[in-house]
Amino acid sequence: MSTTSLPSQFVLALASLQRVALKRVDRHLNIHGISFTEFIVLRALAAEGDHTLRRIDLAEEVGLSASGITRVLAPMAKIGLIKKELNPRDARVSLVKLTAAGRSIFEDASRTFEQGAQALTSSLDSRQMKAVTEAVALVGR
Amino acid sequence: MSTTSLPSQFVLALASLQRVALKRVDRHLNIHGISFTEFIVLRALAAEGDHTLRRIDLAEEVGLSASGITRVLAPMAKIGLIKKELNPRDARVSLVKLTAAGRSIFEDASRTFEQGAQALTSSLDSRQMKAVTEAVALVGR
DNA sequence: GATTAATACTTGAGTGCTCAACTACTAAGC
DNA sequence: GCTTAGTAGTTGAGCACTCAAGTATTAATC
Repeated sequence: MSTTSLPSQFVLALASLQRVALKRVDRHLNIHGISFTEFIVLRALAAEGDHTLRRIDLAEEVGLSASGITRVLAPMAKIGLIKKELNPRDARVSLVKLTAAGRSIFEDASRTFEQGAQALTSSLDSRQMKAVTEAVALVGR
Repeated sequence: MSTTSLPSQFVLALASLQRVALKRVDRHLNIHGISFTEFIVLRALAAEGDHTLRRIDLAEEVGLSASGITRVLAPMAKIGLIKKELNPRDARVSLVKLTAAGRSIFEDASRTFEQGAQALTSSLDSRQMKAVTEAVALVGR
């Protein structure tokens, strides 16, 4: 009834999307044994030239807290998707490196993700997708 | 490095936005003692003519599971934002009704939400906001 | 009107995060 | 070179959900 403002509609729309659409993508990735968060972690590592990142930079990149990244990484290390490396210059930091196995899983998952994304956006044209992608870049400060 | 497709970029952008932006809105609402989810619940109830919904319809509306709505509603009932009512025609269903107190805090929270949404979208023009809102509506099936 | 199926919840166990408080280390000021 | 302050990471407690399995109740079939 109240004429909801454009910014409010914008935020509300985003929230509903999270609650409905992203769950579908997550479920698709599950067939590779990884969650959406884990996929994004693998993706961030794969994007680095040496497949390596400091834990805290990785956390920042994927939008998790320091403790969140610790908990996500633990099982991933256990099944060998990533491994921990030490920084000889600074004993505080530990580096996370994508393993060959991790890279391989990431590539398989990427194909699945691509299909999921395509299915999800099948009713959109490229103009709309571009507009959204650009808008999001502006909002993310 | 790989030329990520538009649909993939779209989904990734949305996901990162969710992880970063919605947390800010949530924190703003916390000053009223409610979470973003609770705000959406109040909003769904306020939008009904009689301020009443079946629990399962409410769940559907806000994108939660049946059990999720049970757990969200319990503390809200305890502090008197909503109350449980029985349906005399069907003893399986229980209705959720917004109380006067709930409505009042919803109205306060709405103003805060509006400000938060405005701050979040300050770097966007209305064309961009519309594009996102429309795109999301299409994606949400 | 008894049996089966479907609907509306609730509950236990588990997942995926958060924050606050900790440990361990490094840098800066003196 | 000590002290103080900052940074990197882990851990315990807790929150917000999920799914699977339960309980009630109603509807549908015969």
